[in-house]
Amino acid sequence: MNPTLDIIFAALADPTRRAILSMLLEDDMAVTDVAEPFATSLAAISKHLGVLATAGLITQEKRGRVKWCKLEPDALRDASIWMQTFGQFEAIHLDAFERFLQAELGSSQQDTDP
Amino acid sequence: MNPTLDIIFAALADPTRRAILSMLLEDDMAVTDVAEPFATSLAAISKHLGVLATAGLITQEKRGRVKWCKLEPDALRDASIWMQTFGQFEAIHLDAFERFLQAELGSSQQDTDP
DNA sequence: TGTATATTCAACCGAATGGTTGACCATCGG
DNA sequence: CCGATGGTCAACCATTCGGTTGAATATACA
Repeated sequence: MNPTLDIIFAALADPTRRAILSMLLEDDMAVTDVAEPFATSLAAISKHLGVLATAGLITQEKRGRVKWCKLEPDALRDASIWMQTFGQFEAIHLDAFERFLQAELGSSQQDTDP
Repeated sequence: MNPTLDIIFAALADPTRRAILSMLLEDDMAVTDVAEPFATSLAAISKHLGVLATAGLITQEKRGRVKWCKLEPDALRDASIWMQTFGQFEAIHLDAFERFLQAELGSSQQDTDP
């Protein structure tokens, strides 16, 4: 399924979660290792990872008793394209932009603004 | 680390606020006109506009009794740059989007009043 | 002047968020 | 088998969020 822009942006709004994404940029990591540099509890980091996974920004795969976390940058594509509308161009008609999203991102349902 | 990223992403996480930004892409608008297409109260929209202004995504200028809202796309630059570190998909999609725009602007003008 | 319009403020409400703690599975290495 | 390790779950707490309503303020206009 395709997470909505709501969920992606909300996931990115937390500095701990952005820090986690930065860490995962280096390499895949186990949950405990992700939590290690933070002052918060392991359970809190586990929740953060759940939020990131729900947003599609990471995937988690359990091997043995270790759950590996992997960055999934493709989930940022929707949000990034949405932002580019406002950063680079003057006046984009919304319906035209939505048609672009449909064409560019395929038939997956988007969080299209009314 | 960067407090404005928190605020910008949190501001973008709400669909009503993103819809407002889309509306402001067309033209500057008064608060009442921004609120008109929404089912929510004027006070709620006023709050949303406050959030967007705090995030730097819009500016508000009062002329007479009307407060005009203006899109400030520069505020998205930090967030956009941050997101660019997570993938190389930007250039591809921007390129596709620019080609799309050329096609769009070449055609007759659209009126996209929602 | 008086009244309508534009916008915010203040108080409140319910739901969500980020955090904690302790109990609870699951799995690894003796 | 055991105990240690990896990770989640459940309950709770404080704060924030998006929304409402009604009052308040400021400006325009007849």
